[in-house]
Amino acid sequence: MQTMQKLKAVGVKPSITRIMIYDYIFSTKDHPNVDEIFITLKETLPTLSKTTVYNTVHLLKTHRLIKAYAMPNHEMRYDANLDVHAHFLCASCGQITDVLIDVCDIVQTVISENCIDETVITFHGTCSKCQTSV
Amino acid sequence: MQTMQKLKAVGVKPSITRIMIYDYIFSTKDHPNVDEIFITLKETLPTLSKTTVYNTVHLLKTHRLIKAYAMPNHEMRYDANLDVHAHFLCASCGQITDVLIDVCDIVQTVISENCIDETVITFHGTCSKCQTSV
DNA sequence: TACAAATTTGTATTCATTATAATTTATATT
DNA sequence: AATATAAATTATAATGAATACAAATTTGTA
Ligand SMILES: [Mn+2]
Ligand SMILES: [Mn+2]
Ligand SMILES: [Zn+2]
Ligand SMILES: [Zn+2]
Repeated sequence: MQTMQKLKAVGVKPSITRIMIYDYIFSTKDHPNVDEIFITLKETLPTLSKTTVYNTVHLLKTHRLIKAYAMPNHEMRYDANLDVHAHFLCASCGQITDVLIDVCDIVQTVISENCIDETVITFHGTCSKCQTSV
Repeated sequence: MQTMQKLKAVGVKPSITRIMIYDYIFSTKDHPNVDEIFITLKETLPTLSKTTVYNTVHLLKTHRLIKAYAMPNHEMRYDANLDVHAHFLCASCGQITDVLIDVCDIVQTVISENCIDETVITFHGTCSKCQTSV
C-alpha cells in the first residue's frame, strides 16, 4: 500500500513531512532513532525540526503505523515492521537486526549465528486485574 | 546461597549497602527502579544516596548478579531473576509480572490471561560479523 | 481574500542517568 | 595506636533524550 493510503486509513492527514518520516522508517531496515531520522531528512526537508520528528513518530505510534522499542541505552528505536518479530542487538556494533521467529523455535534461530548474552521478551497490554476494574 | 556469598563469588566486596540493595531487588518481585530502591532503603540506611544506588546496580549488573530492563517510559527496572523469562507489562497499572516461558509456547501462556497489545523480544549479544573482526 | 484549523517550528523545561570531585570508611603498614 | 593507602559512599554538577508550551507557518474553506 502507498504511504499516503496508510496514513489516510488511520485518519492521519498525509503531509509531506509525515510521508517522508514514515517512508524513511519503513524503507531503512536499521530501526532508526529520532536523531538519525532528523539528520537524514534534514537534507531534503531543510526546515525540518526535531520536534516535528518527535511529534510525528508519536503520532504514527499512536495510530499503530510504527512500533517503538526502548533500547538499553535509553533511546527509542522505531520500526515500521508490525509483524511480531524478535530483534538481535549487537553489543559490539550496535546494529539491530530483525529475527523472524516462528514462535516455537525462537532461540534456535538466533543461537546458530550469533553469540547471545541476554534475551529480553516483553509483552505489553492490560492485565486481567485491570481489565475487570474498568 | 547467602547474598554475601554471591557477592564474594564474583569478587564484589559485600558491604552492608550492597547486600541490602541486592537483597531488596532479590526479595521484591516487582522489578524496582532506582527510585523505589532508594526510597525504600533510605528508611533503614538514612545516609544512603541515590548515586550509590546507581553505582551499585551498575556494579551488580556488570558482575551479572542482576539484569536491567529498559522500559518504554525510559526508566530502568532491575531483576535478580537470572533465568530466561518474559515479562508482562500492564499498560494500565504499570505492574511488571514475570512470565515463565517454556520457549515453545511463549505466546500461549500469556494470551490466556492478559490482553496483549505488543510483544517485544530482544536478544543481546555479539553478531557474527563482529565476532570475526576481533 | 479572510478566517479558522491544523501543522510545523523554536525555545524552555523536565527528569533519569552519568560524570566528577569531595568525603567518609575500611584495610594495610609501621 | 597512628599513619598511609585504597575503597566505598556521598554531594553536586552536567548530560541528553524526551516533553511542554507557545509562536509561526501552512492548509482548508467560506
Ligand atoms: Mn524490527
Ligand atoms: Mn523478571
Ligand atoms: Zn556487530
Ligand atoms: Zn494492570
